[in-house]
Amino acid sequence: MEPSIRAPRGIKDVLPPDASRFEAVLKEAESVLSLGGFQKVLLPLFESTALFARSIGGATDIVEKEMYTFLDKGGDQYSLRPEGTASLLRAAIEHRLLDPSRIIRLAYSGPMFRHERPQAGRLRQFTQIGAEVLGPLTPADDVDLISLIHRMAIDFSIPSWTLILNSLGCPLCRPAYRETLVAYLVKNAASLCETCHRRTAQNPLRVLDCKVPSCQEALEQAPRITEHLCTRSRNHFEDVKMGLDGLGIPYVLSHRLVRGLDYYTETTFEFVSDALGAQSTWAAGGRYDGLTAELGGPDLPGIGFAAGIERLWLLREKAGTLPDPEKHPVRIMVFPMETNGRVAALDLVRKLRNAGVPASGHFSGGKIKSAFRQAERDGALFLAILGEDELRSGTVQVKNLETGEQCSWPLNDVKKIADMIRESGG
RNA sequence: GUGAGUGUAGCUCAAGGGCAGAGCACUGGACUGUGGCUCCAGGGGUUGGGGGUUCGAAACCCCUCACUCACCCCA
Repeated sequence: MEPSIRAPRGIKDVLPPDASRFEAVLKEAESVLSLGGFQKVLLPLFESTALFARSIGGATDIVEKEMYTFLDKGGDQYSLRPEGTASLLRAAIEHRLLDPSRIIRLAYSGPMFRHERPQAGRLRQFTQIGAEVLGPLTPADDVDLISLIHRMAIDFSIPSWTLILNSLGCPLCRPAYRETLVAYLVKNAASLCETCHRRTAQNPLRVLDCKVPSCQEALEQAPRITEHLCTRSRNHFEDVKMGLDGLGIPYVLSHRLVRGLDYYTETTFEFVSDALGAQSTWAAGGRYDGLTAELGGPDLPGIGFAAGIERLWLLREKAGTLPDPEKHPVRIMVFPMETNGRVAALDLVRKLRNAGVPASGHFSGGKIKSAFRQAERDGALFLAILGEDELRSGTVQVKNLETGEQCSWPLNDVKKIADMIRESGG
């Protein structure tokens, strides 16, 4: 009864009719990016482990414990991609797409892999769509990217969403803030949890993200980064906020939004929804000035985001805005009543397909009744019957299963049947 | 990695120590070549797996596995 081999934990099969609906959800999200002038890049599913360690950050959870890492036969170490930005930047640098004199907009989509305990909205293989803007950026480019995600929220009727906004400063002002913060954390170490102690040394900004109540309390008085930004970063942040205000895009500020990837600078943002369970983020991203240089390319500003397609699915499901399942995946099923009609049935199926009509055959014989039931269950709109009489007269009975209408057609003019089927809607 | 909850037919779920059941689905018949409705019949299960307690375990105890949710983390 139980199959001996099951799908790995956290890996989901998507079956009909949901599979084509899932692809539609992905496609609709991608088309928003097309509207934004983004061009798609196809990227590999695995990369050198070092790429992720260097871009995402060695002290992050993703790199420390969530990557699927393996050695290939040549002894090189690779990892299944846990996110897309690193790959896309690697490709842009490798193929010399980056140009200090112009902005490029690139998009990607596909499966990502992280070894985490699965729960609602969290899988080990999940699908992301992402976009990156690279070049001589202004704060307006930050706003423009955010407004594209805002469009998704509107277009897909995402229920009760919130845009959370913060600034992480730049390589000039962040180190100074970091020191101030560490000083505060060390002074208040007694009231912080163990993880926070570790992070104080390794990744102090992440301490701000701690959800332990006693830590939150201790962090009330902690220095806030937005009050320690340099003039340039402060102006940048003000410009972004003004832009969002100007477009009427609502947001809330959170000095605790630090993100789990090291490469973010300046603007960071998260689109969340409380309709999603504990995993509330459905799209997130930020500015990452300096990452292209870190990866060996020209030192250019960049900003990007990623959205989780499975989470978009859950939200659209709740909102009732999922694409409808395909009503008639097969338009017509051909049923030979006797064994000696099988070849004629095969030939009819083939000719219908040649004429562009999705067709299948029910060749196993049996009662005509079961053929009707089978056709209905497979989602066919028509059933074609080839019995003794039809074979003798070179015709076929074609019945519309929704209207009950039935006609006899000559077998040597399949094109007419195909036209009729195409015109019959459904 | 940690914690809690749940595992009974293909699906949704009953039976809380005493014959493993219902609805839906499936197959066949009533209806010789015309489906959906109705009625009748049938096939389906080592009750996730292993051990223990008991005259007797789906049920109680222990272990284990899986799933779900949450912590954590993030899309």
